[in-house]
Amino acid sequence: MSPKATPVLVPLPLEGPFDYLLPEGEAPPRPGSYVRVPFGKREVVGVVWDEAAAAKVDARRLKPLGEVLDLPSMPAALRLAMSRLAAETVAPKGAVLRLALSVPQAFDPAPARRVYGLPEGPKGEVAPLDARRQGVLKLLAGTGPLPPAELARAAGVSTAILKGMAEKGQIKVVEVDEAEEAACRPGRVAPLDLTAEQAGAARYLAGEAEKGGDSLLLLEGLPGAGKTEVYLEAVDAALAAGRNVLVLLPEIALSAQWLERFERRFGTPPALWHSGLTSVQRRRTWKAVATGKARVVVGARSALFLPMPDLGLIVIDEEHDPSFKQEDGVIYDARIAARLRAEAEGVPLLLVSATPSLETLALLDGTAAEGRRTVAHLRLKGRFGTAPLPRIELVDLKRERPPGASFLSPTLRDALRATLDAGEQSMLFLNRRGYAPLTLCRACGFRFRCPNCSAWLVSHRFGQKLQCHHCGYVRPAPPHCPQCGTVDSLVASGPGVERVAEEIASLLPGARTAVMTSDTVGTATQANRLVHAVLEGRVDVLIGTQLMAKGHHFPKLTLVGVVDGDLGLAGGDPRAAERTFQLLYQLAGRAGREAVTGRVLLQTHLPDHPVMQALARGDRERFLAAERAEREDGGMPPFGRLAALILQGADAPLVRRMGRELARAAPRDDDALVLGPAPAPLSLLRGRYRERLLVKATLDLDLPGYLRRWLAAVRLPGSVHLAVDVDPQSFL
DNA sequence: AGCACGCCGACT
DNA sequence: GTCGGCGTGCTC
Repeated sequence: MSPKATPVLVPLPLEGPFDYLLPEGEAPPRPGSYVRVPFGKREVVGVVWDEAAAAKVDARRLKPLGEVLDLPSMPAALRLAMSRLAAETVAPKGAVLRLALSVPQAFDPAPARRVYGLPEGPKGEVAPLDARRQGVLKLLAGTGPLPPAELARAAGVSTAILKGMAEKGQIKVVEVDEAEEAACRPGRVAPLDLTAEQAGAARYLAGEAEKGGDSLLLLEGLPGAGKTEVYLEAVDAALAAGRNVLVLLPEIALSAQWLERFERRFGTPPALWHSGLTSVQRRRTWKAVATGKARVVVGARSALFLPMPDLGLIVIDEEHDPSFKQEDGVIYDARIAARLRAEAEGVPLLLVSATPSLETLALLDGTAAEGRRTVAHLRLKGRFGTAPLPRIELVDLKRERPPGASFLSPTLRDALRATLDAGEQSMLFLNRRGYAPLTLCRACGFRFRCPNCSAWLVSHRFGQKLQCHHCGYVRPAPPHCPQCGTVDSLVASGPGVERVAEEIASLLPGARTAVMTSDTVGTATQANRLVHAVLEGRVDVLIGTQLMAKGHHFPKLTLVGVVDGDLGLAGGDPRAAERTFQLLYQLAGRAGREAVTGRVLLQTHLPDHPVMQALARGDRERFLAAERAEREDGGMPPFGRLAALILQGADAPLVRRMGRELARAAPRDDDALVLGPAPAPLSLLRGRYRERLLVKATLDLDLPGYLRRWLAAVRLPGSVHLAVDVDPQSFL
């Protein structure tokens, strides 16, 4: 490399940085600088990287470095964390960088925005104003600066008048600083009223946040134990130490309720980062973060790649939530990415959950040796009010059959009726959207399947529509069987939330019901509307999917019914039991707040299953011990590591052949067992055939290194796509 | 990821 | 005879 070459990592799936020529006499930009560079036929924004490009290119062929953007450079710790994440996920570094640069608008000049505000300083000598102009000033005094069109409309004057006033200095033109609009500077507004137990935990966490250092902290406590209030004190301590804070929540848990709590504590809302932001909001927030104007960012997993300077603390709330695993593109786990970032920054990582994952518990108890960091496990035992965690009663569906085509057992029906009569609220949980998961012909046995996926079509809108939940294929339900032509022979098989809602309508005709699934609450606004309806008592029975289990607290809810507690236990997923336990445990926590003790009825065909027994006893410790023993026996995570290689392509025989070839190319290693290839559980998805290989490794093996060695030796045709999933969470 | 180059089918 | 399909390869 010539001394004038500058390495630049570009946000494309490429392994390392590319060299660019520094213009004569110019100082080399610092690593982390955002730069425009020519790349092939186009121009991209990349980041000046720390290490040199691997492949030496003839200096005469180097293209010139473009504009160095006027932005604070990307923090070194973020660059380091991204490099390590790329290594860990077997992804090209440039693909990881793309996660951090998915804000293209941030690099274009922002459109100038002007607003009108009141002039500063004494204003006595201004010529007397007429009523309309005085109205403008009065309005501005109340609202603060406004854009011209808005001000004109509100004050009932033309923009020409405003322009005239501005020229005379009666009002002032202010250039809007984009980043300032998304700034977040929390103050200590309302110290919270904490119990002694909470205050103790808060003091400890605040101490860690103040001290800094890459400690690993787990805050465990039942729903309602006040975990959020406790960790907000750690956030406050980091802020007081002059550092910034990142809080990660599952997207859906970014609820109005959480934000209200934050605002009550700090007097201002946090900066938000999630997929629902408009492009303008994204750009503003990114700039506010990059320039250090957003001191606290709360967001979904992608917030981990924000260039927040002076990070002092990372919090992951609902740590156990499966949505922290990104399943497409760069397949990464936000918990691992957060650990890498916290380590690179040298700051504490605080994990928060009512049901911490076995992986996290293993990190803390040393099963998975993680080196020298400080670890601490804090447990909050008490609930905020006086209500204990509700009793979970199992309803054995083999002995207590729901009548007719119903899905609710007599016990659950009675409980629902009694709850309604008492003027209290019930919640029915069923992790199945739509009306019925399968539609079949009674005459010939025909079943509707998706043409693009190996999956049944789910009937929706009370049987009117048939829909694939994997690819979005939709068709109307025909009046007769498409195979044998029999009319009125199609029957819905199995329950979905819509069907349960129908059953409630006939069981409790007077009850006000609402269905909460991604179909009915697609946006945060819709979700908030429904949550408020429930909070205000305008809903008697809430029926929904796991959306309901997250982030919402319904104090007047006294009955939770789990329609099918066995869902999710089926299939070969090693984490199925743990996930079922977590979900049902969290749901149980939704019932009975304030002084009312709640009741949870869990319908199951497997009342003797260890998960069900543990739930009925409320004995999480025992469940964990049994689950841990089972995983250890099988060498499963966290006692071993897994990786999935998934081949996809439109040409089924080719995909199968490549699967076999890939398996043959696997390096031999005593610490790695390669299983497969076998058709993936969803062997056809969106029109692509899928074959899967699974690597089961011991903790001694450098699994990413093994995978890299393996893949370096194989070449796949472009029509077959390979996805590498290290530590897979989903086994579809 | 784009965007080109490069060889085989249905069209003005 | 061309226009255009997407398979393979490259980007400092």
